[in-house]
Amino acid sequence: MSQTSRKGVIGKLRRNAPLFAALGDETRLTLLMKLGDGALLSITRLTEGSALTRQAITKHLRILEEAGLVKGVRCGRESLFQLEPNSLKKAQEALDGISRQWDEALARLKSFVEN
Amino acid sequence: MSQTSRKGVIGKLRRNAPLFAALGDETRLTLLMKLGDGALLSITRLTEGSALTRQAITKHLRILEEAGLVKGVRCGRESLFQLEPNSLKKAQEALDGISRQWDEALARLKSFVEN
DNA sequence: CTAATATGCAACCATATGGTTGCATAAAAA
DNA sequence: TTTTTATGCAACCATATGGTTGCATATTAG
Repeated sequence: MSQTSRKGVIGKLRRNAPLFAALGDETRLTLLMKLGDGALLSITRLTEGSALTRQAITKHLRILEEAGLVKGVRCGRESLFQLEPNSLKKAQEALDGISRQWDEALARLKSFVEN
Repeated sequence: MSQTSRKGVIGKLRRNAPLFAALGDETRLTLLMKLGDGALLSITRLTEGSALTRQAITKHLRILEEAGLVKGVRCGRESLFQLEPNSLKKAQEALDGISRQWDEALARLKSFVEN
């Protein structure tokens, strides 16, 4: 077995499917962009400039929240959203895992050809 | 402006939406798993062990191919698929970009609070 | 108190997505 | 040359997804 335990790595990747799914939409990536500088923004603020309805944006925010990418807190009459700093790291680690496994496989293949 | 150019980073992230979408499905992640050791596998081989139909698997393979995660070549009567090594790196870079931007923002916020 | 603002909730709609079955065809095996 | 085997293609189906509108409700502002 390679350095990086295969089943562990892949299991991790599999469990992150919903997270990747949440990232797989331009509107949601745009929302992450708006929150990217650490801002704490209300739904109406996040809707501004978008061609979509407030409710559409709200739905996307819920999805991002489910995926753990964002956190919303009710504050008076408005609910404010901000980035959840550790969520992306998880996705990164998952990708990093399979990427490394991949590289190892290619390295083994190369050394096999050379010998 | 921070070290990492914001618009560049985010634009990059946005353009990778289809890639993330392709990763956002357990079946497809399982296929990547099966190909993870660098193997070159036919559609029927990739279908083995799955509860799904060959055609369903084929569709997923097309999606992975569209996203650039996998490459298929026709070989005789069978078409063989293998991982496309550089595609994941792109996704990683995109995630890495926004993650860094994020960390920088938090760092600025922290230093602002401390002063 | 009354008006304006910011949301939440629910119904509804069109299209995308994930999956199936059936049939046609190309290549390898007998 | 028959017969498998491995695919491709197309139609079809159910459900998920992304989006809308309308209305109710809770806060904040005048």
